[in-house]
Amino acid sequence: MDFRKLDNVSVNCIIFGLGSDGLYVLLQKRTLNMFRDDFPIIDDWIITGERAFISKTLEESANTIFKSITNLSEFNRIQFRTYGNSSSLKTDKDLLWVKSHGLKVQSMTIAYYFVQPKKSATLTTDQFKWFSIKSLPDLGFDHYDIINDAHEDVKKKIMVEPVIFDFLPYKFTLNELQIAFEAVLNIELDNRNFRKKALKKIYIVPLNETKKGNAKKPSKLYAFSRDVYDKVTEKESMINF
Amino acid sequence: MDFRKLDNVSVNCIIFGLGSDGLYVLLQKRTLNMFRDDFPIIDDWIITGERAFISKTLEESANTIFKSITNLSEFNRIQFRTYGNSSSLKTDKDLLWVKSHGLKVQSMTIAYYFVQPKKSATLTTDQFKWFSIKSLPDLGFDHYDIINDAHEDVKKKIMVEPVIFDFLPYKFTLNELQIAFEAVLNIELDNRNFRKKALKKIYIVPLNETKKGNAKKPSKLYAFSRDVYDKVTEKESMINF
DNA sequence: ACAAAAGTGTTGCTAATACACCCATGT
DNA sequence: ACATGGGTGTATTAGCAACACTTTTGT
Repeated sequence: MDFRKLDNVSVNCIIFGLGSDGLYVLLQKRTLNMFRDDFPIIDDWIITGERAFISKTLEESANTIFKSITNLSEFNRIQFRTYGNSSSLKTDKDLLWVKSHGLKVQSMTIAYYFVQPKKSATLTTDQFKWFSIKSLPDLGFDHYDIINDAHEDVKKKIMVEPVIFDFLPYKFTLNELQIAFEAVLNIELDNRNFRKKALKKIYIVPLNETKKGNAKKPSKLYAFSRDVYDKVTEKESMINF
Repeated sequence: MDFRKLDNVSVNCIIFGLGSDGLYVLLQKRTLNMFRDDFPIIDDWIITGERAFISKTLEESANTIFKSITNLSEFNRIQFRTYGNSSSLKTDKDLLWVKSHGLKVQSMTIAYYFVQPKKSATLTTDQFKWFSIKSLPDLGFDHYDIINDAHEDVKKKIMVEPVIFDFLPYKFTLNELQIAFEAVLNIELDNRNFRKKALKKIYIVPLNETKKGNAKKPSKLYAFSRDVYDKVTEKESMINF
């Protein structure tokens, strides 16, 4: 196998995680110490990226990055955009970083996002940290914009594809599903109406199981059936233009 | 300006055009004569592509390709996917082509599509030709799949963004709008219900003008107002999961 | 006057919204 | 027994689907 990398193409992964209190992004610490160890010149956060491997597909490169960070081997991966050339290196900090890492200034990045419940990822180093999408830290490069683009993309996809279920564990309650929509779309929904709607979807199948242990009334669990979903071909008919 | 090109990155443009009789794609003839001029070894069609310029953004590269073919300088450009490495060179023909053009075998392509009324493009050479999406010719590389991906993408975008209007001239009739939906989505719509729905959209503004000359009853013209559209923020509220 | 496309209304049904209380459990 | 989140029903309104005929023009 060829482990060389392309020097002008990188793959970036935005890792979204849904917690019970909202939507999170997993970021990587970026530090550069030049003169003294305790006085970093650069000290901020970035989305995780890597140069693409010559002999891997882009998807494989993205999966590799994702897996090395989260220890997960299920990939809810969506490629949403490719950013080209120039325009992303605007600050001295970013230039310094790029040069100190032997990277080319001119480069291109294929951006993916991954979607899952926040708690299913296992972080092993404190180099990575979850941040609420509502209070992002100081970010390198144009990564703030990229995260924003990814968020906008997932909002649109949710309207049209069953991405929401990737944010949830295999078994989930209807309230968890509602909260997922509310967190990702940043809206509020009426609980009664939401349930009525959800219960009509035949691909949200009720399980003979409840979720206990919240010190409350136990709640019914449901699972998403992709098979059933795929068979429900209608969908198309409605034009919202 | 730096006119060098990246040898491992290309930009591909799928050019969609809407005719009165359906959706078309503009393709480029690919021929390679090896031994005799009248017996080409390769003789098929491809979507138009080019290696990306080092000093241009990807969007500029795409625009350049588009303009050189269609003579249009309005760009309804949508980047929909990036295809990476391997997997696209499966046939001897494609390998032969790549080698005879001094290209690298390992490469990556950023794919865009452009959307407009078919008749607004002016073709100057017979190297380019429109093909109905329903009867595509023999295509090189994996371009059949790429066209398909683009078509699927535009179908989804149409549901959620006002892309349909890019297929039409500035002034259009409601029946043209209906036919546009029918052609792109490959569905049939009820004329009365469609009009009722369209007339409710305040961003479809009636003009004090009619379209004559079909030897029929003249029809009222409308225009799409992007300003008004952008101000109508609701949209979000409806979840179709 | 006729051909050809433009344009128009009503009804039944389904889905969306708005809204407030009881239920089952753990402590 | 009480606190907590889970779960339910109804009335009103809005939008979708199905359906066939009249209007305006050019020739």
